[in-house]
Amino acid sequence: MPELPEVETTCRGLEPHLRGQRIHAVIVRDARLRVPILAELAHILPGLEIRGIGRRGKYLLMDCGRGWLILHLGMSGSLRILPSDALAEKHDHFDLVLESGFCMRLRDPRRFGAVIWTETDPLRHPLLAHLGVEPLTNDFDGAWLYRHTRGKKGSIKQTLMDSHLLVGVGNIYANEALFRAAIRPTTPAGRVGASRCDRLARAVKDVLQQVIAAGGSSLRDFVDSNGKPGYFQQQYFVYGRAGEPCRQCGVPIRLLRQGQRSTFYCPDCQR
DNA sequence: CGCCAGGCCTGCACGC
DNA sequence: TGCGTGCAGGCCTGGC
Repeated sequence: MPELPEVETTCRGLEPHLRGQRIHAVIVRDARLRVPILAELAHILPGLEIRGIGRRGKYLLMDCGRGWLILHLGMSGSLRILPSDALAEKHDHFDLVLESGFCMRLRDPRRFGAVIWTETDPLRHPLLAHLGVEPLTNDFDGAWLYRHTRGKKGSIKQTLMDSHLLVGVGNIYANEALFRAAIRPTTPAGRVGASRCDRLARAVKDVLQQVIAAGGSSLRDFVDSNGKPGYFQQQYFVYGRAGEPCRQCGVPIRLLRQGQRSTFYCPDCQR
């Protein structure tokens, strides 16, 4: 997916179209997502007013008054605002038709996403209840990272990507943050010292904030809520650059696998 | 054809 | 025995 910046960008883009809008209808074209879409949504949602939209980790939360819609974009999901009569294309699985004449449309080719309805506190939903700290808040800093990694033998990269510890950092930004902090991704988390934790926490915040400020991303097929492509010209330091020269020192970037995900790093800059 | 891709849940094996 | 931890597998489609 979309990592945190893409979800945040989507959230900000959707907000003005959704807040205060009443739901007119629901169209489910294919309910088979990671969590099957509840057919009853077509009866539950119409008539409800969307009071607001927020984000927790990579989950979007839509306050509908008598309940909440929780959306997740999986690996390949996107949400767009379109005229409600716009022709649906392949992989357009779900529409929230609004009284404004527009609709919010979910497209998700790989169907790893989710549309979930809950009538209780969404933060207590089993999928969200155990999520870790938000990296862009003051709760997360070097001291926090240091405290929460003591004794951990797993690699610092996989630890960064553990959403039960820290939300929102996926494969791309884990690689990029570790480069910026000059830390080797394979280092056991518990052996990253206090000052390196400071650098790393700072790098995580900087990377995420920069991408949000750039208005999206980086992912080739990411589109924001208006259907505009993300900022994919953005340059990565290491992600996807195996064999290419490090932008800092010129040494070829290396590729290895950690937990079945690709890790890219500079053997010279990251120790 | 095989392999790779942004996520993340589940179940299993292991060590304390 | 129980818990936390770490890993592999699985869910899907599309692009190279």
